[in-house]
Amino acid sequence: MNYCYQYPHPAVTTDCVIFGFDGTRLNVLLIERGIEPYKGRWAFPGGFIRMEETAEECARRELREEAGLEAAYMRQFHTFSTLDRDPRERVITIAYYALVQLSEVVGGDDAARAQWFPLDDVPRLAFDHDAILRQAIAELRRQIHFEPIGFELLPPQFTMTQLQRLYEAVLGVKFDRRNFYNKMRHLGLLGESGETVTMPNRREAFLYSFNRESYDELKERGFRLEF
Amino acid sequence: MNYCYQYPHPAVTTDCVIFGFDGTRLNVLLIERGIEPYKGRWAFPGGFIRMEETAEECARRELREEAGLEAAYMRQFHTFSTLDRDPRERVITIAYYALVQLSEVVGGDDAARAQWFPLDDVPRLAFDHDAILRQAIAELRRQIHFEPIGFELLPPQFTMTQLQRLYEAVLGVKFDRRNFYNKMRHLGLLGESGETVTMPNRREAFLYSFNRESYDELKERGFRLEF
DNA sequence: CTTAATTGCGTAAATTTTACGCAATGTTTT
DNA sequence: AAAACATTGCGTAAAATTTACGCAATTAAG
Repeated sequence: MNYCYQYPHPAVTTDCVIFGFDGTRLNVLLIERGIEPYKGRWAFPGGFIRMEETAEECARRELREEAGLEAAYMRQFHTFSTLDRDPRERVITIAYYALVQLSEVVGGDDAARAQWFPLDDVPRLAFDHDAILRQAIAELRRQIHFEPIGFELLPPQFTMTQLQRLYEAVLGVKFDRRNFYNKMRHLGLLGESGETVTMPNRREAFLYSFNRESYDELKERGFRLEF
Repeated sequence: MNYCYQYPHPAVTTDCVIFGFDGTRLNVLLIERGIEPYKGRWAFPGGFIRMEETAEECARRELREEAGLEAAYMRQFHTFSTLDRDPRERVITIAYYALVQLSEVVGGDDAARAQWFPLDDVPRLAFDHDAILRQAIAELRRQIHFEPIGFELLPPQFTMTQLQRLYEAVLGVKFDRRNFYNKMRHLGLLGESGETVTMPNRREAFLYSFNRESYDELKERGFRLEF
């Protein structure tokens, strides 16, 4: 017990809700806890913050250590401070969500079990992680109106249908294919590679990519993504 | 130094950006610091979290103690964790913004100086509070698209022009008076009191009030406020 | 008494959203 | 092999919404 203070200090952790898209549904990556408390239950990767790192650095480190992932997009969305969150001591957690391509390899250094779960099939989680998940989804849905975060969940090249399925999965709605198509092309965020891909046993489909330059221009002029 | 831990713990504080509306401009409430560090500089009310209170409870307590205010609307928007935020020790702050009516009496228990500053006339602040302020404004602007938080900044009864000035101040844009009027009435969030008020040396104007029931109904059906 | 502000409506034009139509291509079924 | 079905790439007309103003009434100021 070498670290002493004049006043009580809570412990501070970060937790990271990792979203991935499997082509139809939104998934979250969970880690099976190997130690008490909540041993055997599923939880988000996360852990105690170190004195020489910021919260975001901590979240990225835990993501790497526990899930073996490097996330391109990461966003802090809420800090949870309920008194009895953790039975061991007062723990305040700064929560992030990350968007990754589901195809990426998953697996932690310490061989902890990591697994993707579709959003509508998530088991009961450890701590207050159920509440954290609900809020993460709400924030993701909110954020998608201001930034084209959907693109972070897709591979560099994707078809229009994939993109539509993604937005439908995140927002929980259905779009008319042709209207979605028109709207997306008008927005000017898409680059056409000119290439096509043969869909699984179906016909040819154009491949698009997210055009970050156009996006930055749009952002300068001020805009809002509507879906 | 009676509080000892096996691992180092950062200190945790809350800070509260308090917005008020003076009829033309958006203002923030600042407290002049009476002690080092940054003695004499202006800062947001805030302080260390206690072990028996949540972050929001802490923020409300500090608001009461340092500014003498009870805020109806309060929202956590970001947690700041840069390493050198505070010269004394590692301090992580959970930041909130509050919306209050500027008319409310201002003054802390400990006779600390509290003062309203228009957003475009804010002095250099203590700690990293400049950055916190910028982010608070950004969040307020974002949030106003999803919730009618503007009403929290006005008295229970207000004229259409007051409401328009408020939205213009928050979003930094100009609206056509007649279009704003039409849009607001169509939204159905307003209750008409039937009363009128004589504007300062001008003519009569209707008084409206925010109708929370209509708002809750709207929210159920899913909606978005557009301005 | 004229000018300038400010308030309460209303309305036509411009723009955006929504609802479908249709041909082409390839898979699956009969 | 033919028919039925699914999927993709366009378009386009109707519906709804947003935007740009018009206009009269009232009051203060010059």
